[in-house]
Amino acid sequence: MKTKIRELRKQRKLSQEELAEAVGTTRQTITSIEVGKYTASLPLAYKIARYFGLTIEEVFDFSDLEDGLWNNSNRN
Amino acid sequence: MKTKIRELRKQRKLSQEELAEAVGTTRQTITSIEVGKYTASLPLAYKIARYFGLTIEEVFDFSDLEDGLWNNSNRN
DNA sequence: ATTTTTTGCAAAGCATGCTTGACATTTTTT
DNA sequence: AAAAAATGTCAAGCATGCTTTGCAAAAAAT
Repeated sequence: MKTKIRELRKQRKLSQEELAEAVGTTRQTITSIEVGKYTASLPLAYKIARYFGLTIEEVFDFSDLEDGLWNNSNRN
Repeated sequence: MKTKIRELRKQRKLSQEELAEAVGTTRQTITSIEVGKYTASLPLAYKIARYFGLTIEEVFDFSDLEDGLWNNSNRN
C-alpha cells in the first residue's frame, strides 16, 4: 500500500518519532507503514489522516485493490 | 466501531453473503463487523465503502477515537 | 570532522483480523 | 405450518498489525 505519509510529514518537518507520538503509536510502526512493510489498521489510518487534516482516501493509495470489483459480474 | 454497513446493505436488499462475495470476503467476516465484534482492516473497509460508492469516512464511524488528538499538546 | 538526530531493519511476542466448518435461532417464502 | 434463506455465534488456526529492544547506517547540526 502506497501512502503520502512521508511526503506530508516532511512538508511539516516532523520526524517519524513526533508523528508516532502524535497519533499514539511507535516510531517503528510509522517506518514500517511508510516503507510499505505492512498496511495500517483502519483506526491508525484514520488518526494519521486526521492528524494531517485529510481524509483516509487522501493519504492512502488504494489503486492496488480496485481490481475485479467493478466488472458488474456481482450485481443483481 | 460503528458502521452503516447493515443500513446500506438493507437499503439495497443484499444478504451478508452477497456483500461478502462482492468484496471478496466471507459471510462471518461481514457479520462480525456489522455486529461490532471487530474492526475491519483498511483494505476491507475500502472495498466495502467503494462497493457502496461511498468513502470510508461515510461508512465507518470514528467518533470513538477522536480523543486527545486535537488538544494541541503535541504540536511544535 | 565530530556529535546528535533520524531512519531502516530484525527478531520475539502479543493483539487483532480473517477463514473454515458447524450448529442454533430468527426471518422470509411458499 | 412447513421449508428455505438469512443471521448470530463459537472454536481452532492462520495471517497481519503492532510493540519492544537493540543495532547499523544515513542525514542534519554543531
